[in-house]
Amino acid sequence: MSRTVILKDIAKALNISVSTVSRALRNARDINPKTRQAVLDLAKEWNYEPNFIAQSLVKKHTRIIGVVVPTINSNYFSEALSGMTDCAFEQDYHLMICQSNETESMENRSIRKLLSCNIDGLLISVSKETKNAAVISEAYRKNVPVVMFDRVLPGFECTKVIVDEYDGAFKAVEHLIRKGCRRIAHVGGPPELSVSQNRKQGYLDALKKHNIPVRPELISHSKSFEEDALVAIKKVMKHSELPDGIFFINDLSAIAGINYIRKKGLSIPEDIKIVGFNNDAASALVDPALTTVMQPGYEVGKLAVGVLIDEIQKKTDSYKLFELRTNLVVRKSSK
Amino acid sequence: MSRTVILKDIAKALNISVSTVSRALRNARDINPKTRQAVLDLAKEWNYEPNFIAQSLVKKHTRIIGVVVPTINSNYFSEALSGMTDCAFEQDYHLMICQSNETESMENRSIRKLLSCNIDGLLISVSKETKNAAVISEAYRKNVPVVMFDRVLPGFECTKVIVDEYDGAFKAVEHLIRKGCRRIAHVGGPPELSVSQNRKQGYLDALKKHNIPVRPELISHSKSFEEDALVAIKKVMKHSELPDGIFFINDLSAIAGINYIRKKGLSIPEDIKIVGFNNDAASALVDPALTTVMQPGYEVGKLAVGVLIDEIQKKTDSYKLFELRTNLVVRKSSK
DNA sequence: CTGAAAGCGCTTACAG
DNA sequence: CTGAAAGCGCTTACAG
Repeated sequence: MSRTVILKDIAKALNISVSTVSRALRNARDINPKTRQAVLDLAKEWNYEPNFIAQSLVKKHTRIIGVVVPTINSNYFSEALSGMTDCAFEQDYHLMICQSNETESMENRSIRKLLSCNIDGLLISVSKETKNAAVISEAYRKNVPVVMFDRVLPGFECTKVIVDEYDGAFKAVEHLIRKGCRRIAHVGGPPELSVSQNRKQGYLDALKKHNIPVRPELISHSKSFEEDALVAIKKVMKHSELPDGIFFINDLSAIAGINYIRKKGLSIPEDIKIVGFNNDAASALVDPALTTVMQPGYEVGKLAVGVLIDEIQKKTDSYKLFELRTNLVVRKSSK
Repeated sequence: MSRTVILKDIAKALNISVSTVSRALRNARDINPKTRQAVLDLAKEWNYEPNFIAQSLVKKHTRIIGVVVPTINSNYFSEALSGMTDCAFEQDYHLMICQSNETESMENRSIRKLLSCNIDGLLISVSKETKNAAVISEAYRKNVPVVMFDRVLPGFECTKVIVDEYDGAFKAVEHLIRKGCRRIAHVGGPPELSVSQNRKQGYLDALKKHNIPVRPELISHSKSFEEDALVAIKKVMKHSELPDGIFFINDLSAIAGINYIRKKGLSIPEDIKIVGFNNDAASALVDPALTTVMQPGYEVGKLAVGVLIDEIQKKTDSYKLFELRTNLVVRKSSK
């Protein structure tokens, strides 16, 4: 067979009806075992694959999950996407991925386009701009379940999958305290992002728990992560009494920090201990290797797809909040 | 109308036939302007959206492009995917993305699954294991155009979009030569990959052009990139006469190399100059900042989708080879 | 300019 | 256990 094999081809070859072939392919009972075997054999030999479009039309679902992320090309999101892809594949679902490039208008256009493709469910991590869920609710009106992950909208009622970054930051700072640090600085991210807020709060609460006073001069924020990380680093390093530990918003900033600190003639971890966040590939390779908080991006993606599929298949009806734990990866920079 | 509106609803309401409604919605001529207007008005009022699945079944195309990459979660591929997504979105196509996780069997399963979704075209970057294109050819047999990008199969005839890595490597090594290096080592990747071969050839030819003898003891290959990069690095560093420059297969290996070299008490770039490949985010942040070859991943993705769509729409019939240029980013590690 | 009919490839009651 | 028939929502020759 050079042309795509269809049910009719198998039926004709075996001299039976299309309905019987269809049943043989998926229905164990109500079919003569011999007929069934013959169909299965030929289907295999001819590499038969059911036409998914035709099936979708009849069954009124597509097994397609729409995904909207702020950006594909980031360590975290590409990891989450990777988990989603693997999980969807296993369960015979397909992903249609769009990126909002951090704008609300692209996000909305993406959702609408996905909806017109008859997706069975929507997975979304909102853009920096997104304040309300007007367009997202269109999904609900069409009976398409929605699951939010990572960047969620507090006001919107749906199942959410997030990482407990607060706890990750808390553990990171507590680790520095256990290592003897008492003047711990924090180089944060853009203050308006919930990511930055959560991690900073973890930092603050860890200090509090151990009765270490918060020193505002040891806290600084970068305006857009890496790009101006160095400015933020210098700010916490300019005081006569230097910090003995620094908790960074992410690994890339921490790596920039390591270099700056060494250039000043200080050594890590002896003079200053460092912890980052993300567990980027580079963190294990820099010198000294960077202690960091590992976010389970892959698991977030996997779980998000999993719970979405449950909702699609109506295995669950109430909205839930899933909060995944981070893992502290201790390396030389804090030993 | 609370239920999804279909053609029949509009036809019934207007007391005309479904065929007429269908024509009115998309065919300007061959239809009474008044009828047309009435249909358009009601369609708008009722928020009619054509059922994409039904359309696909009839028209025998889906506007879906299948993509198979070795892995989503890599700097290069996620960048390419990002370019693909943006380009597809603009042209009203959708992407279905699968990852082979570097195994041929997953790659094949992915292709088959994608094919059974009636994709209009296939975009693929093959896994490390893939030696022949048996399953990929199934796409051709189903009249689904195939475009390969980045990791291509030399024997398979189709349009290919690649980065001129040979040239990138050549420029990188020539840069080292211009900086005065004469004993230039190469730490390569898995030797069976075309990526590794191309970059190595660029290295060899640059030496040749400048009449520098090739020293086999200065060339080593890692079996799987980062994981055993250190082994490969040690191999070229174990000779009494050390190299004065090293060209690495990628940035992560180069960063590992930098650390190893410094630990041995040598300084970069004074004793040994280093060049990597990829322009990963970390390359600008390590110390010394890493000279590296920037690959236009985003452009590769964009172009690949663009030429695939051209083939789908039969705007082109012959197979072409697109080769994008790299850019050498000179930083401190080679100054 | 319009409608009846056939068909895209599949599934699923319904008879037999 | 099997087949004929209807139908999913749409498009497109074909008549008229």
